[in-house]
Amino acid sequence: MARAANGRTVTSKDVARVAGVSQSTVSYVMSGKRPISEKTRRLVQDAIDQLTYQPNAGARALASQRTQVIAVVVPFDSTLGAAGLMAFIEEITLAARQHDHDVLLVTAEEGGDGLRRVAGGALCDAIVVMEVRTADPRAAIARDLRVPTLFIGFPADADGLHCIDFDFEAGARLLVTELAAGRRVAVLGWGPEATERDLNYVPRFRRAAQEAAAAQGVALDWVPVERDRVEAQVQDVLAAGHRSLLVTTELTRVVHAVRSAGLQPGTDLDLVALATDADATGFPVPVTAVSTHPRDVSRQAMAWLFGLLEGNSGEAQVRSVPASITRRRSVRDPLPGPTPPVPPA
Amino acid sequence: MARAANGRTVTSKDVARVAGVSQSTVSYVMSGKRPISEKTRRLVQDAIDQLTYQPNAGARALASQRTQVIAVVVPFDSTLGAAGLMAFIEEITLAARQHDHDVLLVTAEEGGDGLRRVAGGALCDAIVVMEVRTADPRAAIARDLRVPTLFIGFPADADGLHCIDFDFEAGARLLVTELAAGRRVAVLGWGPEATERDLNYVPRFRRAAQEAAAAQGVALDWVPVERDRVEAQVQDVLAAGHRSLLVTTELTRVVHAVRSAGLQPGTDLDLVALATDADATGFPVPVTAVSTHPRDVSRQAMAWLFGLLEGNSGEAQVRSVPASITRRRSVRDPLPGPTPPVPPA
DNA sequence: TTGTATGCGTTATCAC
DNA sequence: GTGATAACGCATACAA
Repeated sequence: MARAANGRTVTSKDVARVAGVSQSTVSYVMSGKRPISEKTRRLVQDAIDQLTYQPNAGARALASQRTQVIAVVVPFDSTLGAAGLMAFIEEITLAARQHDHDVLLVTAEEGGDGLRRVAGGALCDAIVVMEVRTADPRAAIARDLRVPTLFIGFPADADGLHCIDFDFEAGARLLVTELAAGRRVAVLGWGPEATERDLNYVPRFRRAAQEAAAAQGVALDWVPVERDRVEAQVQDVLAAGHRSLLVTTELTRVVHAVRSAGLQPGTDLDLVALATDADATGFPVPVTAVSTHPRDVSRQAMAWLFGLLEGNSGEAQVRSVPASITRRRSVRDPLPGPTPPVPPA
Repeated sequence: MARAANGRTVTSKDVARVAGVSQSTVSYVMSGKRPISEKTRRLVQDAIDQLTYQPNAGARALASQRTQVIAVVVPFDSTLGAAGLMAFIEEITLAARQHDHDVLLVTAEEGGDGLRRVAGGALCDAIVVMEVRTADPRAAIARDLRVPTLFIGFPADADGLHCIDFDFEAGARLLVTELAAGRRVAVLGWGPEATERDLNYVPRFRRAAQEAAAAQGVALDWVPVERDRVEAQVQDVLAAGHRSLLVTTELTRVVHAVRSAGLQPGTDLDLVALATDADATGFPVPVTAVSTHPRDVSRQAMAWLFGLLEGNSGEAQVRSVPASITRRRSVRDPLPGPTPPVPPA
């Protein structure tokens, strides 16, 4: 519709009048859903340009049952941190625009009702849910929504749902392997907040890390990091003689604490992390890390989602995004050879 | 509309049928735009509940010319950083929901076309533009959009626009005053990226800082921080004998660098910053800082915006959100007295 | 206090 | 290849 210079709204009817064709022809020119002679196509297109016509989204949605909108459920208080969240959101938005869709924000705070609201009100054509919990009430709700819903993360009962996530298990194996040259490993892992939140990737990572350590015959201590006690916790770990640290959260504070203790990663001890590249490289000594690749996860999620919207409905399923490790300078004796492939379970 | 158990869409007509009233009555019950007898109100409400009816957003928008959507233009690559951005977005989303609106994300990358797209297509009732530039082409475009547009930041030509921002001038004065006990001040200020981006608050802050320093008879050196050279730049500044540092960006790296040089803020030198509370308190020695209060700015922006939408159209104008300083432990001899009020220009 | 009827701006089915 | 025309689901002016 847009607005004409005179302030009135421009509709496809106006375009039709100017172009000297019927309104339906205008619609078909825009959608390309039926053959149009080159002559009328030009006529219509010129009228559109001249009037700067833009179709009315509401009317279009009403008539076509398509909103061209993807709703994204955002956990603003995510333990992921703002940077990770933004990476997800940006990538999702980009992908959406590439498919001529827009993104509607829904706060995770709204819970399952939020899903019902945007789906039931026909505000969107699909939903992306971030930071899924193990026992996530939204799983059941999503099952009988009128729109396809994609979960980033794996709920315990993923049956009939579309779920995708980073391969935390493989990430854990890579990190443990990188450290475990016969030394015992201390994991500065997600703490109470993450556990209380029932984040599904925490146990996934933890179990895989423990299994990998066991398989290599080294001990693994899991220290649940508390945001406000990092300094003390790191001191304890170091005092206990640990010199192989695996950090999954609060990397900045941990590195600070290590340096406060007069130790240097890569020189006095080994430190690896699960962190974004930006976080891992933000220190004087860049940290060897497995990135959770939020952008890759988002991209794949959106590719999948648009596949679903185009009818390649595909069975509900669960997908993983591969892990890889980037060696930097925070480990004293990196294992020989190039960055290893993902180790099998 | 939602969906009935049978999978069909539920409309207000269905509700009307079940309640034994006319469709318009259903509409009026929902909107409250005309008196309804308690009896039929109950009838209708029961039918709504029973059918879990939800109005169709597209139809509603089409009929009412109201989308109940606020578009937010997000600069994903903001120098503000992810945390700041998220704070803005969250607060905007919360405010929107409180007014029964939703938030549509638009990437700043789309530029002025993005504004035209969402306004012209009737995808939203209003637009919020973040991170406005001094010479911002979106200013001119916003002037003849069919929806009210609120700028967070001040373009050079704010005429006829609604603009709001943190009071960077007052912030600068507070920070300089806090440091300027006769010592010269080094400002580790926004660097090339911010300058190239033509961010309007950079010159605002800088000019005010310089004037405040001049007024107090102290010298002020402005060092444009380059993300990858922070360490060296800080060393230079310290080598030059500076012991009063004012940081506007990259606080984490600067503090790292200072500590690497063997100095401790609050003990060996004074350090104040323009930073969010979260950033300022993330160090062993919490930093005396002026917060840009992204949440306050957002809240006020949204309050203003909804005022506009409700017809309190108000003249176009420019508004500032007051600055205040929080004293922590990074300054050796804090000025006596409580946190001072905003100094006049 | 309630019902009837029209319009919002598209899409898509018929008919030509 | 093109033009009428009937939905789409709701809001609201007009009647009663």
